[in-house]
Amino acid sequence: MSVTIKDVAKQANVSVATVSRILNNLPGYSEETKQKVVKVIDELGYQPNAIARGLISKKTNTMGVLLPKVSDLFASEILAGIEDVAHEFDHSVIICKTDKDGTRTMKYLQTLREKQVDGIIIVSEYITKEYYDMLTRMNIPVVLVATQSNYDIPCIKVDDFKASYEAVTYLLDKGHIHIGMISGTRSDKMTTTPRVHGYRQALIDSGLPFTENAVAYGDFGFQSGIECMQQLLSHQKHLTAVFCASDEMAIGALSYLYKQGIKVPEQISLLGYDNTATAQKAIPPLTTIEQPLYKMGRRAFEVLIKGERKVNLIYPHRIIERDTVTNREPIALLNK
Amino acid sequence: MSVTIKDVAKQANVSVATVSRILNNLPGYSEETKQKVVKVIDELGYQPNAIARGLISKKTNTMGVLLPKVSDLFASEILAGIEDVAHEFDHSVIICKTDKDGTRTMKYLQTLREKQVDGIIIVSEYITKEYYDMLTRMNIPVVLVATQSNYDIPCIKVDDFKASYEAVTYLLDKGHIHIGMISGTRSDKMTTTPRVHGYRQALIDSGLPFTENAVAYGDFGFQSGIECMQQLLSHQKHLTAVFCASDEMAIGALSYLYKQGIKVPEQISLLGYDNTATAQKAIPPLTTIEQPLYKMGRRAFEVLIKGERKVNLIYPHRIIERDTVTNREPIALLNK
DNA sequence: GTGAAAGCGCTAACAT
DNA sequence: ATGTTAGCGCTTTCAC
Repeated sequence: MSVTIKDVAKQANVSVATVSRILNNLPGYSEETKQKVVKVIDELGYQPNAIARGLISKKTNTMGVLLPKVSDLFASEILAGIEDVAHEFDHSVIICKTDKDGTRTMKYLQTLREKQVDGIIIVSEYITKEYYDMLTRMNIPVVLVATQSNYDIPCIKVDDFKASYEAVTYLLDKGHIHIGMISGTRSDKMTTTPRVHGYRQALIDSGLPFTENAVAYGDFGFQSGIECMQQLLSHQKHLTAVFCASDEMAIGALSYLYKQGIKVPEQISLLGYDNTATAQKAIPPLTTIEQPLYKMGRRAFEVLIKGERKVNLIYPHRIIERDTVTNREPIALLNK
Repeated sequence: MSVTIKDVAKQANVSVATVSRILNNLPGYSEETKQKVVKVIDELGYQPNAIARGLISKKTNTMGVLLPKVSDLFASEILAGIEDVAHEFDHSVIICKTDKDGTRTMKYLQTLREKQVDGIIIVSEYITKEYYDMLTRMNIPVVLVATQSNYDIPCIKVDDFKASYEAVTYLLDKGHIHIGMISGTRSDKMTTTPRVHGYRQALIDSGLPFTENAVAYGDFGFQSGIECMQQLLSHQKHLTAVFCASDEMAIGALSYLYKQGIKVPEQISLLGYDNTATAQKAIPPLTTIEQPLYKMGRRAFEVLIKGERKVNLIYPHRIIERDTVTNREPIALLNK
């Protein structure tokens, strides 16, 4: 049997109320009794039971985090941010890996509710009506990171349209005119759509045509990067640059190109998205659009703990220039 | 105010005991009342309070996981395994990122105790006397993954000495005789020492000399891989192969070599350790020693939930052949 | 300055 | 088959 507040009280010859006061730094005891009690606590190795506390206070000091994968630099970078602030605020974080499985998500939401978490952070996941209904019924603060929703839920993200527009413009400025795109999941209206639109708009604003065939739809993962690159190459012979909607896909594309003996960036320039740790470790190091993932994770936790209910935070992206994008010589234009 | 078991009882005209029985699938009620109660539960959207339950049952259905980093393929692969079984067993997992900060670790242990977790999994962390004392005082089941301890704590790992011995033997079999090693943290007796010993023994058993200068000590990370490779090259001009104690360091070495214009594997063969996701994505794909990280994570959780207190599980490693190791032509031997 | 006692939401005897 | 009641370990009035 574990030692409880009662044991401490008995041993110190005071009431549990007094011990509780001392534990919580409330007024109402002499310095003398405090010394006595603290001594007993130490001797007995007493530690308060957070469960009992939580039952009364209706606060558990724990937040739940829903994410698609944990073994993925994208989500885990956000998670790192969340965890750090949580620690600063003396909170714990429960992780729920949804594996893009809707059933699992609902189950997790329920568990989180039962465990009375103080808030929920949802990372890069689409909010269905089912989720939203559940969320409102639960009446627990929620915040979205790296995604957003048509429903009224606070979110923290980058301006995908703008980032994508600038990414393509960057390629355009380098002289590229045949630019392909490896995009995310086709059905993902929250993330994929704005990025494809940004790509298209940048092309159009430069007087260049938008071709359906120049965009391949993957799933943000490495393998799909390989497949999309292959697909793109089979349709689009003139491609000199490809904008990828995730670093993982860019790395996949890089691998495919390497295997085909196509030089990056000499023959094809590659531009990633996210700036996860993998980007700088690639060979050659990947030029990419940075999303401040760690900071976004931190901020998400803060939204929850500060009780902000109506925020829609746009975080700044920026281009990290490394070695996978090069100038397209003017000569190429003429050759065409 | 949230709806409680009392509300359900009142609404359904039964006692809380009956509701509780139905909730927990205990015998003692008619099918009729069950229907009635279930209906009310549904109408009211009632969900049991796990905190209250935990207070009585002394079980929280949550496990704590201590790991050095979350944004690291090594730990997160183990975490993925843990999380999956946890979900299967209807448990939650609280993550505690220690950041190689001893203070933080002690704090986390305390929090986990207060939150009454049912068990603790410690991933690749050295157990100090301070931790061990805390752990015994807490009286919570613990299991170690990818590390071990002189203290009596269950653990799950690979045989580092043997894996390392075989890794080097593999290189030897390929004809290499000047083999360097990029090792982990020098002070890490649990992981680094056996690997270095395995390396040395393999050399000695082949009648080759062991040179202190042929092993560089990093910290398992990418950057240290770069530095160690550079260091090795400055001392050891004849090196034709390097065994790295982690994939991350191998990737770092690969990057450095690439930047120096040294071809892998034509000029230098590289062998990694872990087989994290990064290995197959490298250019060229990295040959490495696999540790079944995901499975080890799964098993760790099972040890806890099955209450196994005295296990010392050695998981099988194996060589994953990819493209960074090549034969050293016999001619090289002659040249020497 | 300190203690007694009522509950937080639930489970588990013990009654009936 | 169902209800009553005593806690689980703690916080928090309300007395004194």
